[in-house]
Amino acid sequence: MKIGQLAKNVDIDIQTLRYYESQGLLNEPNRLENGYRDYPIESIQRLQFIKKAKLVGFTLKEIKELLAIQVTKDEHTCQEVKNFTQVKLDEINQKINELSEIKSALQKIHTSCCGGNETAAHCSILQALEN
Amino acid sequence: MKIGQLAKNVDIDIQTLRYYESQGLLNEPNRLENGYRDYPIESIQRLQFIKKAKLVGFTLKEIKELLAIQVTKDEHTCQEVKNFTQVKLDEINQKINELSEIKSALQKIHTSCCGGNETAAHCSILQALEN
DNA sequence: TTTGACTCTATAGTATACTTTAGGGTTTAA
DNA sequence: TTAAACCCTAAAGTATACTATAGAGTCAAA
Repeated sequence: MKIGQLAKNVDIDIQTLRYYESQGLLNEPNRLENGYRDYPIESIQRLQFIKKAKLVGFTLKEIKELLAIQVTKDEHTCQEVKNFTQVKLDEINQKINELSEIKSALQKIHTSCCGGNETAAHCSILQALEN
Repeated sequence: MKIGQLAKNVDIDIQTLRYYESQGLLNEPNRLENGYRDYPIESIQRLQFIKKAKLVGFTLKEIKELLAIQVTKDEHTCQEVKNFTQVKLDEINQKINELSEIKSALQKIHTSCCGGNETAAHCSILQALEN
């Protein structure tokens, strides 16, 4: 798959794909005879993961680490991987908790603060977070 | 409360606090006679919210919008607030879904891939996301 | 065969969110 | 009273993550 096709598939700019390659998030793909990049189909899944991880606040560096998780005899032991995934799981649980708090505050505003037609009550997210 | 004390309380750099003020995330506080900033206690809550929202991938601009939610006769109608909170709720639900996916992939790696002592199975996050 | 759409590299520019520096005044404890 | 610790503004610098530009080659259809 050429770069323009991949870009369309995952809705990411062509330059951004080349940038991700330069940053090591995307393996260097094979090249066609003319020098054009030729991506395997798996690139789509990889980029969709990158998009998801970015959305929830992971940096490219962190995403690179997540993508690098592997248990191989030579590179990473099970214990190393277990330690790393535990740290990341803790981070993710924290993120989910923060999101849940913000969510319930927004929900409170959405349902109760704007109950009537003419409610002029001040209703801020900080107030909604209280109690 | 002076800026240094506030900075310690919320574990945010002094310069960052002044930067947030310049960006409109923090109201300009009263000044002491000597010109020093004098923050009300509520600033702590506000900054803790900013930290949480940042952690889960909201930009400062978005956080500013969340903090600006208010139902007042003159500025925002209930309908406007309802529309805005709905959009943000959708975004947050999406973020929670993405996080849940990443979480279960990590959990799968954490529990099953590293089951034995000598498992040399390749176990990547992308593989864990499949099926 | 030429023109429009595609690709390439290399490099410069931009937006966001800080972070540091420069140069100064203020407070407080020894 | 002086030195460390604090505060001020203004402006420059940095890291991250793109985004655009320049200048070139490739390909497919009219």
